[in-house]
Amino acid sequence: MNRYNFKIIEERWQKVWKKGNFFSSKVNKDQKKFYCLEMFPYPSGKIHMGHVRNYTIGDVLSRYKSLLGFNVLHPMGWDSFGMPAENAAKQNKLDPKKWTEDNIEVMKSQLIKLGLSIDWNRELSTCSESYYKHQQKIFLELYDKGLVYRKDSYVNWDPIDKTVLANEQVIDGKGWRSGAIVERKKLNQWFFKISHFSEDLLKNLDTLSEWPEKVKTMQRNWIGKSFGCEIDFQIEGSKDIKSIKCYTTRPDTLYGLSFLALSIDHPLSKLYINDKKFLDFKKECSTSGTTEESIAQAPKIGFKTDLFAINPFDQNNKVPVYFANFVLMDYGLGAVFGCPAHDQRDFDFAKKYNLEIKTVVRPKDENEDYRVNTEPYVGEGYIINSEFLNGSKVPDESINKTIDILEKKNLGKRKTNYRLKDWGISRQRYWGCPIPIAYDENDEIVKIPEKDLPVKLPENIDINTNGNPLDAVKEWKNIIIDGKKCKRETDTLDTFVDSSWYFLRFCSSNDKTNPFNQEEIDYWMPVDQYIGGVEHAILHLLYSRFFMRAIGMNNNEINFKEPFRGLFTQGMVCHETYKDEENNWLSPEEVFTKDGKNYFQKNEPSKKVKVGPSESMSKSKKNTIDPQNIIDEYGADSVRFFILSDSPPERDIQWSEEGMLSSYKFIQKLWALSENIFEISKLEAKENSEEIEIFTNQIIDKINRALDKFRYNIIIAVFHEIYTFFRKISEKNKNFKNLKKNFEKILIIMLPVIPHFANECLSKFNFKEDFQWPQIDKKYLVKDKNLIVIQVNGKKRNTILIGEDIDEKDLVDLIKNKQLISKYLDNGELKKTIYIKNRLINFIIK
RNA sequence: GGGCGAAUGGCGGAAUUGGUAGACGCGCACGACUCAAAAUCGUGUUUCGCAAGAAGUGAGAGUUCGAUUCUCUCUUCGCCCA
Repeated sequence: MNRYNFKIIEERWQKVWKKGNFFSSKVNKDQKKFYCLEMFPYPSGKIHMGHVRNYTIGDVLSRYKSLLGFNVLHPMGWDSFGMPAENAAKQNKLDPKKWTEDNIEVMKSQLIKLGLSIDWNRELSTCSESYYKHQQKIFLELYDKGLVYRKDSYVNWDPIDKTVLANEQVIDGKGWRSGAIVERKKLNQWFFKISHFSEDLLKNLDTLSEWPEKVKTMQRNWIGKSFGCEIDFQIEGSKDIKSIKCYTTRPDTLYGLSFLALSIDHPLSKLYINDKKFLDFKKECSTSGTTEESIAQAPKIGFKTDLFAINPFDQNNKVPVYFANFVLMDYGLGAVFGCPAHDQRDFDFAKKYNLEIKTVVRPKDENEDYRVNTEPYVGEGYIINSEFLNGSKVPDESINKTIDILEKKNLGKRKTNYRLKDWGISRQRYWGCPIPIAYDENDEIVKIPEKDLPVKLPENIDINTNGNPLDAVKEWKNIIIDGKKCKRETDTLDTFVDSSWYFLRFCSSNDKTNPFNQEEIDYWMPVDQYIGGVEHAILHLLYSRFFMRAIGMNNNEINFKEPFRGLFTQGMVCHETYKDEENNWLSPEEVFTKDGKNYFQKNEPSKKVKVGPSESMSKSKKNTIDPQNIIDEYGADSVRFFILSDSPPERDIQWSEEGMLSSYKFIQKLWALSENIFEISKLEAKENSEEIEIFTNQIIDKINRALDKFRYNIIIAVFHEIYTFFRKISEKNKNFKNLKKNFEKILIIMLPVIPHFANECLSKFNFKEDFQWPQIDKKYLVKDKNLIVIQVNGKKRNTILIGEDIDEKDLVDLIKNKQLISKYLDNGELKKTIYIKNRLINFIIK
């Protein structure tokens, strides 16, 4: 018998699929559609195990849905703008375009080798002109709708990458790629008005029933809706300023007021523009980043003005006004009141500047003379020391009561606030989509006229410049629009823009004139199942949801706003980490073990290796496994099989060499079994085997349920059961009339997971171009015998196999007659029996 | 500090949603084949115990005839936010 030669067979089927255009998809209104999309990759060089896992999960689903009769759209593309290309190009003096395109070619061939059922006719690359020209049109459309604007704004400045970072690209005050400590810098930036949709983005999360709760919670927190109010504080000490408005979520602590804190960008700062001490203070503030996190972590500092604010509830209570580094201009109104007793930041600030700390909330089990001492009290309780507010229950009652009073006295008004800020999209980078805007000699915004679109990214330029390389390309930058001298915008778009609408483009990626074709998106959208890493749970998904709303605004033709009906977030691929004696990371290829416990270095076998915990694969820890090597060694089907086994897809998976090898061996065994059954099935058959019929139907039922719930690891376990069963059946070398038919069904249900293998086997049995998912004959799902568990006081003591339905009385008699639990019945008094029909009986004995 | 989630053999993990805990795989042990090894196949493998039996799903309580599953408290870990 031949061994299963995956090299020949996998290549053969990949050719068949390509030649026959097997996975191309067309609109067919008579057929139900299924749009399966995995997050497209960044073309960094070659695929990694995370891709293998992500795309295998999607491929199993696509192939399954296709066998079920759905018209499946399963496209793939490249998220190909971005900094790595620019950095690599700088390092190696290459053209980013060439670097990117070469990577795409490599990675595409790797994905094809994985045997993915992708419609490559729809392939797109965001860095190609044919993609970004549509993006520029969309940008101008959104500009016309008032959803794009320009403003001076602080940005997180990465001094190493010389670029602006989004808040979420700043981690622990450092740039997410470079690790440099982020500075603050003021630049004129373009923004998308995502805040326009805050409420809708929040409210609609409730309709996404096929999204993980976890992701929805994260988005809710990110949008951060809060209820509070604006309060007017009268100001003393200035001729120009009469009052300052503050936003607060805790107006009920107003009697604990001890200072007012303003953002350094508060309009009032103009009064101090000539004050050197204030300017020094401002400079000091700019050394920390702009994220809420970095501001929260920075030591709290303030600049005391000569102004005083009057407590609206108590005219005699006058408190100092500070500028403080922990107040953000773009949250609320850029001004807050400080109540040190009940807020950590205010507390820290008050301690530092020796300000009064007045307790106005007591915990439930403390009495009226409770005093905040070494730390603020922020929990629930009752209001004290606050005149007419005393006794109100904190927080709900006290807050609502305070706002009612403030509104009645015209001192403030109820206001809802969102944490979600507008999306800064300008990047001082070359390798991105050019913003289709220019500025005339008065620095007025000029849209690039439609006839001059697209604005092409200039090629073959020097990118080794300081700052943005585009700024240095004078012949590109200087243009004439309608006879007027203009300068182009040299910033490019955040790459999150590219990925915010690619799922629409896939529906008609070859349409040359429009970003998307109405008929096609009406049919295909929304994406039925989106699959990717949980790291995109907030930004990418929120931005995509924003884009659907932005494109759909004032457009009656777009009749949906949620791009992704179902979302699945898969776990990461992990591997043990290794270090040598000097604590240098070692890759799995550099170490070996004989007993599975002690590891040594391959090049110096005397040197011991320290084994660390399993962590997600990363180049920095050198614990990566190159999928290419694994595919070459074991074949795509084995890799697909292994990556689905062991762990449920949403959890992290441990890569193990032994597991990989055993998957490979299993496929070899399965091949031998299939060959054997093929031979047996040629023998004369006289009888049907009911056993085969029952097993096959029950196993398909099991697979169906596992597939529908993404329990792909269960499917692999079931495959092992299938092997064991059919091997036992075929051991006798006896054919049954229904053997071949049932084994064919088994091979069909294996098609999604191990497509090359299953197709090869099926082609021997009975090849057709389109198989259909096998139907279940329900009569085989009903068990003709029931194993009834016999419990005594809730503990299993015996079991009994009963042929037909049995009622309680007969069952009890039978158990007594057979003396199955006589030991227990004889030694106690039977109080009660509980019978769950055909499943379980419980005797309560005292 | 807040939110969400998780905890089951030596390991990864099952358990039809309150009804036989440990499916399936890895590892390990023993056996068959072999001059031998690898490969392959077979048997076993939660713990304690020779056994009968007992205990057992992070810890502790509770609800229930019955809890891995529901409720509460705690511990540890992970992710997200601050």
